[in-house]
Amino acid sequence: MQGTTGRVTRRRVRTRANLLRAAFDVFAAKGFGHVSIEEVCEAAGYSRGAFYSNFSSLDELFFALYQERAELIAEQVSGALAVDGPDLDVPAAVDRVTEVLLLDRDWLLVKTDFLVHAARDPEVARSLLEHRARLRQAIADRLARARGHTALPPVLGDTDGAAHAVVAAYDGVTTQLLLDRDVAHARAWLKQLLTALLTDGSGTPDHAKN
Amino acid sequence: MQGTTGRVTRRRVRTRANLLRAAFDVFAAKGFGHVSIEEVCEAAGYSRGAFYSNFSSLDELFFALYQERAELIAEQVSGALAVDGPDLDVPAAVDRVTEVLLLDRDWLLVKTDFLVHAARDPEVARSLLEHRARLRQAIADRLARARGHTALPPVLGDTDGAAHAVVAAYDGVTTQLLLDRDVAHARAWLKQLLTALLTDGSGTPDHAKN
DNA sequence: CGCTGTCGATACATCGGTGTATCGAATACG
DNA sequence: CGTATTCGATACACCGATGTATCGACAGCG
Repeated sequence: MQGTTGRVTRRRVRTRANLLRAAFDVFAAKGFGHVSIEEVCEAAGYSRGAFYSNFSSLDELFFALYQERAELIAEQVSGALAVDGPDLDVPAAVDRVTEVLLLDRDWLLVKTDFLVHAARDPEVARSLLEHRARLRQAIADRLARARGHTALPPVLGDTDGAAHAVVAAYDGVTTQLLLDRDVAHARAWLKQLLTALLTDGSGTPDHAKN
Repeated sequence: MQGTTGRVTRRRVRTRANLLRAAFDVFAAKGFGHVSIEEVCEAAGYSRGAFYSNFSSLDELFFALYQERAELIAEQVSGALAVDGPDLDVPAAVDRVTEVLLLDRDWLLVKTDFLVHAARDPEVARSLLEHRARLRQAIADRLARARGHTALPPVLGDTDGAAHAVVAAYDGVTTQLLLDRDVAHARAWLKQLLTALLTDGSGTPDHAKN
């Protein structure tokens, strides 16, 4: 570790980034808890010295990794929500968000690993809850902006309740996708589910499988 | 391992059961992947010799453990669904099932661990998918029996689609519960969500939190 | 009650991962 | 361009866990 504000290095950030990138692949493949520090280093092409110079434990790296990617996803979702003008085209927005959220199976794997991790560590859980709350808030805001134009079914309560439901649906579909690996089907199913939740009663149901 | 059908022991089944019970606690506390065989043995009060006499790996034990508990839950759910007569009182059934499903946080932890495990092993995934399909089928059957009495919203498709939605909602709420540890809130929220999905438009929304 | 075969405890060899200490090499700064 | 400092590779000592082999104890059966 450098002192208060020692030399501002350049290769250090490179190696750190390389370690994180490699760690993502390894975690996705084997799962956190079945990964050793050595494996990560080997995948990144570094020695353990490099690792300990940048992180102090696997947990720390895992946390940093999640933070980075989660921030990225959050931005993409916000982007997908901001496309429309003041009016909201619910089906279109659902389409865009769905594409972003169910893009990468590896990310879902890592994300779920992190969930399991957080479920046993209140500190980590708090951080994850905050991140989820931010995402949900973005959705709720977007829904609120569209209130009056598109009527929400009242069963869910206010826009905040609706946002909660959206997240729950996403989590639920994620679970199924992790098992059957059918991204296309998961997307279709999520769209349908979200449409069912957010509109009052028109949707084009498809046949469920498995 | 005994031969083809050697002596039918009695203490063997006891120790096996003890190992499984202890393993459940240890897995719930630390998470699969952070648990050693020794820890399980110590918690059960046995030596590693006993373990290797009954299982050949941690994976095998974990799988057996999940099977056992999952079967138990499935029976409970079936029971909760079978209470009513030929007619189905949706809100009442939702209440009963919700109580069963969100009973024990430890089980949710182990279950999610198992999901993560299955997501990386197609063989295990198949088994888990079958179990989920059985559960879903029980729900679909029950819904079908009640068709005509209680009208389902058409957005989800047939009863099978509705059953899919129920499972997704369950999974989604589980995720949130793992993080905020608020069982009461999770139950209320799941009931609300299921009611929203299964009835056409009457529900008593509550304020969402966090 | 005795005997035979199974169960499970103990002991052992081994391996892989961890964390630290040390040192050469790369790099920012004057 | 030199040099002070940081970065990261190598080497080392240290568990902790694994799997196996062996043996005593216990349970079922005659």
